[in-house]
Amino acid sequence: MGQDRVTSGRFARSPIADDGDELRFCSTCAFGAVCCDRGVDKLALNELHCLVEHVGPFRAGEAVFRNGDRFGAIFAVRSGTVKTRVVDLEGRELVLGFHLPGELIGLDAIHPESYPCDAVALEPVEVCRFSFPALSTLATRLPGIQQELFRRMSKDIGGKALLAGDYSSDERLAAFLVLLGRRYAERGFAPGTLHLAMSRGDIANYLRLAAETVSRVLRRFQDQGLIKVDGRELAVARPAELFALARPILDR
Amino acid sequence: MGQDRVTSGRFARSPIADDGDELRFCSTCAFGAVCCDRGVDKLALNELHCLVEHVGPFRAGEAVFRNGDRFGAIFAVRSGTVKTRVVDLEGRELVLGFHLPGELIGLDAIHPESYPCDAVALEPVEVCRFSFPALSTLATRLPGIQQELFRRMSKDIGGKALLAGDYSSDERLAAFLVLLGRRYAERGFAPGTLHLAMSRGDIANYLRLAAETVSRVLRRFQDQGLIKVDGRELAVARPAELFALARPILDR
DNA sequence: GCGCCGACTTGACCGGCGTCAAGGCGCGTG
DNA sequence: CACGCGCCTTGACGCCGGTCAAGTCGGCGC
Repeated sequence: MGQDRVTSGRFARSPIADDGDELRFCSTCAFGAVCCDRGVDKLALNELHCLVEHVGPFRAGEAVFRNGDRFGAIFAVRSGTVKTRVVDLEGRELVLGFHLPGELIGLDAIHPESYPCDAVALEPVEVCRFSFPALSTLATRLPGIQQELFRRMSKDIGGKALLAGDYSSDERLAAFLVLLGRRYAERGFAPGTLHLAMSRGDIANYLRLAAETVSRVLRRFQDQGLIKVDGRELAVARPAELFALARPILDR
Repeated sequence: MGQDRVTSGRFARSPIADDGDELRFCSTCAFGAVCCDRGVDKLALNELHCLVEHVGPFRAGEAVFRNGDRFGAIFAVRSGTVKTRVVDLEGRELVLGFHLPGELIGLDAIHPESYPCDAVALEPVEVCRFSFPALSTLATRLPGIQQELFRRMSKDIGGKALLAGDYSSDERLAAFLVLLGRRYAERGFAPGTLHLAMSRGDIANYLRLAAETVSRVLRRFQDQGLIKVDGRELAVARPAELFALARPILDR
C-alpha cells in the first residue's frame, strides 16, 4: 500500500500521451486534436514531427524550465505530472498549477519572453518540446495549428476561477477534486478514482489554504461519505454531492 | 468636487485611444504597436482598417457583450472603462477585471466560442470591434499580427497574480493601486494621480474583499500619508512605500 | 532490527476580515 | 426645499481558517 507501489502502478497502467508510434503522434497530446481528430493532412503532421523534440525523463524534483530562463519553446507533458510555481524573495513557494499528460506549459512565457515560473516534475516526467519560433512560423502556414494555439491560450485565460474567488475551504477542495477528476477522466482514467501526484502541502499551497486545513477537510469529506481517501489514492463515492459543494465555483 | 465634474474632466483631458485620424489608427490601441511602432507596412495597416468596426458609445451600465453571447469578435477599448464580470446562479456578481483604453477584451471567449462573462461600461465607452475569423485569417498572412495576438494572450494568462494569492487586504489594495497607476501612466496620465471609474463595491468585489474593508484600508493608507483620497479621485503621495506594501504581490 | 526524517494528522488558540447595523454625504427628483 | 436613494464610512461582534505544537505513520539507511 506504499506510495511507491502506487506510483509505479499508476505509471504502468497510465493511458498517458505516448507516441511510441512516431507516425501516430501522441493521441492524447496537446496537438493530438489538430493532428488526428481534425483531419490535418499528413504534411502538417510530418511538419509537427520535424518540429517536436522529446525531452526527459525528468526525475521528481527536477525542473523542465526555470523562472527567468529565456523563452524559446512551449512544452506538452507526455507522461507524469508537472507542477508550476514561483518562489518569492523570501523563499516562499507559490504553486500556480498542476499539469497532466497532454497539457501545455510555457504559454505564459511568450509575452515576457522568459519563463515566469518554474516547471517541476512531481514524479518521473517526459515532455515534448516545441520551438516557439518554428511553431509560430508553422502556424502562419497551417491555420489549424494557429487556431489550436489560440484556443488553448484562451482556455488558460479563462481557467483560473478556482483561485480567484473568495471561496470556503470546502468549496475549494471539492472543486479541486471535481476538476482534477475530470481531467483524469479525459486522459482515460476510470472516473471516480484519482491519484494525487502532489503532496497535501502542494494542494494547500495551490488552493491558498494551510496544509492542516486540507487534511481536516478531506477527513470531514470522508466522514461524510463523500470520498474515500487512502494516502494519495482517492475515490469519489458521491460525485453528485461533491459537485454540489463545488457548484459556486464550477458553474458561474 | 462632484463626481460628475470629475468624470467629465477626465474625459476632456483623457489621452485615450482616439483614431479620429483614420489613417494613423489608434496610437494607444491594442494593435498600435503592430501598426505603428513595429513597422508593419501600409498594406497591413489598411487591412486592419478594413477589419475594424467602431461600436458605441455605450452609456454607463450598458453591455458591450453578455455572458453566453456567441463569440464572433474581440474588442479593444477606445475610451472609457469596461468592467468584466460574471453573475452566478444566486445573482451574486463576481468582478473579473477592469479594462482601460487600449486594452483587449473577449480573448477568453475564443475557446468556449461564447463570451464567458459580461463586459459592462462603467462610464461612457467606445470600442473597436475585430471580427475574429477575419482577424485570425489576417494573422496567417501577417506574422506581426499573429505575434501580437500571441503576446497579448500570453500576458493575460500570466497576469492574474493579484487575485490568486492569499494576500492581506493591505497588500491587495496597494498592489491594485500600483498596477492601476502604471496602466494609467502607460496611457499618458500624470503618474501618481488616478481616477477610479469603478465603485468601492466593484473594487472590493474584484479584490475579493468586503466593501467596508476597502473603505477602512483606504482610510488608513490616507492617515499614514501614503495616498490622498477624494471620492473617486486618488493621488499617490509616497509611491515607494505603497510599492513596498505591494511587493509580495508584485515581484514574485 | 533500530532510528531518523518527512509527510500527514489532530487539537488548541487567536486574529484578520466578513457580517450586521447605523449613520453621513452627494445627487437627482418632485 | 424636502425627500429618497445609492454610495460610502465607521463601529461592534463573530467565525473561518491560519498558526503553533504535539503526535502518528510509513519509508529508508545503517
